[in-house]
Amino acid sequence: MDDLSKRQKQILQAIIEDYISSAMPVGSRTISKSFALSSATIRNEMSDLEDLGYLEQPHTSAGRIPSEKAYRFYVDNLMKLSTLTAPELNYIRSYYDKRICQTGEVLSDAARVISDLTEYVSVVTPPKVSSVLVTSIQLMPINPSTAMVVLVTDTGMMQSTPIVLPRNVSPDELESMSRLLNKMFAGRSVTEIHPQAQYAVESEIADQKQIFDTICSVLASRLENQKGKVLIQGASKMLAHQEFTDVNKARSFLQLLEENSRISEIVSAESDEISVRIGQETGLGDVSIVTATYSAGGKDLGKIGVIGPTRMQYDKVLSVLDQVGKTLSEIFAENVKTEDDTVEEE
Amino acid sequence: MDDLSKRQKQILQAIIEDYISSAMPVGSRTISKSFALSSATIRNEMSDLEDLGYLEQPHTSAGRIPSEKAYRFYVDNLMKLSTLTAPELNYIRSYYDKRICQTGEVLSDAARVISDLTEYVSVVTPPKVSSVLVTSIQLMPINPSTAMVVLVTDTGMMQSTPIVLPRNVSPDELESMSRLLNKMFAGRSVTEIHPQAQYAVESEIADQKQIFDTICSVLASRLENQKGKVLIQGASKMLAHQEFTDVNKARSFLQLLEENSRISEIVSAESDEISVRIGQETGLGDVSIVTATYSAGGKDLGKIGVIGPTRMQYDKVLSVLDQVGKTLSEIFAENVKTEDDTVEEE
DNA sequence: GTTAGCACTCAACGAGTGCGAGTGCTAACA
DNA sequence: TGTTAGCACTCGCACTCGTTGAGTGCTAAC
Repeated sequence: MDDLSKRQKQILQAIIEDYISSAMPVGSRTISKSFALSSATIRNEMSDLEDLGYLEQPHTSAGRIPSEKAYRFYVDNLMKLSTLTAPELNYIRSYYDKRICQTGEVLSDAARVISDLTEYVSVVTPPKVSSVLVTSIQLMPINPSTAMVVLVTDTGMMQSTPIVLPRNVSPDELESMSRLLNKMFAGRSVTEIHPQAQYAVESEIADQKQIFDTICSVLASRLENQKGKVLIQGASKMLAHQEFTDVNKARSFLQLLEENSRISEIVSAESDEISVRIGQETGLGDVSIVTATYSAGGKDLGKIGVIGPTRMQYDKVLSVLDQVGKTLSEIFAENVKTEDDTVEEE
Repeated sequence: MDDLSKRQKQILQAIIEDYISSAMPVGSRTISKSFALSSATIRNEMSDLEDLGYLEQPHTSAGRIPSEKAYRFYVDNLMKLSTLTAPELNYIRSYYDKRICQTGEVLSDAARVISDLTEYVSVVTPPKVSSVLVTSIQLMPINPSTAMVVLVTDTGMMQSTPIVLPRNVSPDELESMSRLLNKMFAGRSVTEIHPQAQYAVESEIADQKQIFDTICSVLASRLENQKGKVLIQGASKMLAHQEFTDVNKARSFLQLLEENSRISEIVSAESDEISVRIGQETGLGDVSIVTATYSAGGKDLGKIGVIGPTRMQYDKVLSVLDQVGKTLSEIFAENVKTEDDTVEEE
């Protein structure tokens, strides 16, 4: 079914690339100029490609536009990865060089960079909880009945949460509980912190059990909450593309973007290092989603991605995501190794 | 200039309210139905109102639409505050009852509530730094050369930042520095933390001065960063309104919303408890901005607001903001008094 | 297999038209 | 003096209809 002749492939590629840049149905004459063939010949080929499901005609006397199948074929077989220009690379590096320390800021910078370079909507998920290890847990007295729990992880990610304790607790007692918590969780996955955990606390000080439970359940729910978080940038860019001239389409797309947890789920769903989902494959209708992974110490941390029209500059997007992903990975790798964070004035 | 007759006021009010709900230029016949007057009489009055600058005509044979001056007059003199319905009040209370502990979540909930109830874009600024007092500053060792600084404030707001120390520092030393930091800053405004501070540290341990400087400058830059932050919800809602059917208008508006720091500035600019800025007054062109203040312990903390078309349901928006503002104030007041944060499962 | 030629299709554009909501003005009325 | 009825006028909007042009499919010839 998929044994296209070499010429068919070339023609298909030419059509797709023309359509991606022009957003107009492409006709046989346009293509014939790049080939030493007449428009009639191209027409015949196009007709065949249409029969095979690679092309579609909006109406009889318009040119052809690529189908989702065509994009799929293009991404898998035809496309060459574009290399980023020097200014683009510099742009990416420039924010890397800042060495901002907070996970949140690194990621929101990444989101901005991606959307700036690609002109599409960017999506960045924070490091996923399941792959993160506890470095330490600290309890800090705030007042007799309230403490702050600070959870530090090996990725430099932090959670700090105030917790109301079931009874007044002295700083010393907190201190000893801190130690206990660290003994229990340091070096382990944060997912091991869950509310119903029947830790071997009883043996130590039975009275503290309830406090432990409170702390764990609060931490767990905080981490749970964290899951649906996602950074989105460049929504306005979307409206610049042809396919969103219809206000209603634009609106429903924006609405979708506001459902952060759904986006997060969809983006995180893919486990491949780098993935392209086109049209129906996304479960979102007429958009494409390209995602890449950033990682540290061999563990995948989170996803960066782009949402755009199916008529997307896949080559460009892929290389931007690849580059930004690598950069992020470097940053996090450094964190993991040395916690070597510095802050520069802006 | 502004001595409108009672009847003129009534007519103006009727026109404004009709236009707010219909978005269509309103004609004399429509209005005459609500008054025991003929359309011709209304026309005469309308003509006068137009001369006075309260009404505008898109073109000769269309009805009239209110000018910005008219909205101003409406808000200042004609409008009655609408009372929220029971379900609306419950909706606001329901999220209050959750008693979520983190400042960030309380605020983003507020933003969501406002935009849900008003159908406009909501804006919430976090408690402004200048009015916040340091409760405590804690240094936590992470590894020999890195520490985590946790800043707790009286509003329950927290900042935690990793800091790379200029040299290795033992936990004990950190501990003593913690104490010193608290001695210096506890109970004072966070704005007193600034990088060039020549604190009376020399006397204590000259060697630690550099570390202090590092910590202060990092904290200061974090807080500085915080300034431009702002939570925005419901951008997609905007596209539902008539005035944004033009994609380009919609896009430039969305672009504006993405410039968080600018929005933050504009929203924070107003010092009044509650304020309505209409059209040109906003400096943003054809939109209106309504803001209210939330506060605790007599101090204004931050702003909540709504951005919408000048044709906005001012009465509804004002009462929603008023209510949400009060609710937020209660939540923060509680924080200030007792740090009484509880976390419930969702 | 390729190409020239030709009839055909159909969206897009623009001019022309009728409609209707709404106005301003005038003259008459209370 | 304020109100009203009547009427001519304006002008956006929706609709129709012919024209245009890009593009197709098909056929016959090379």
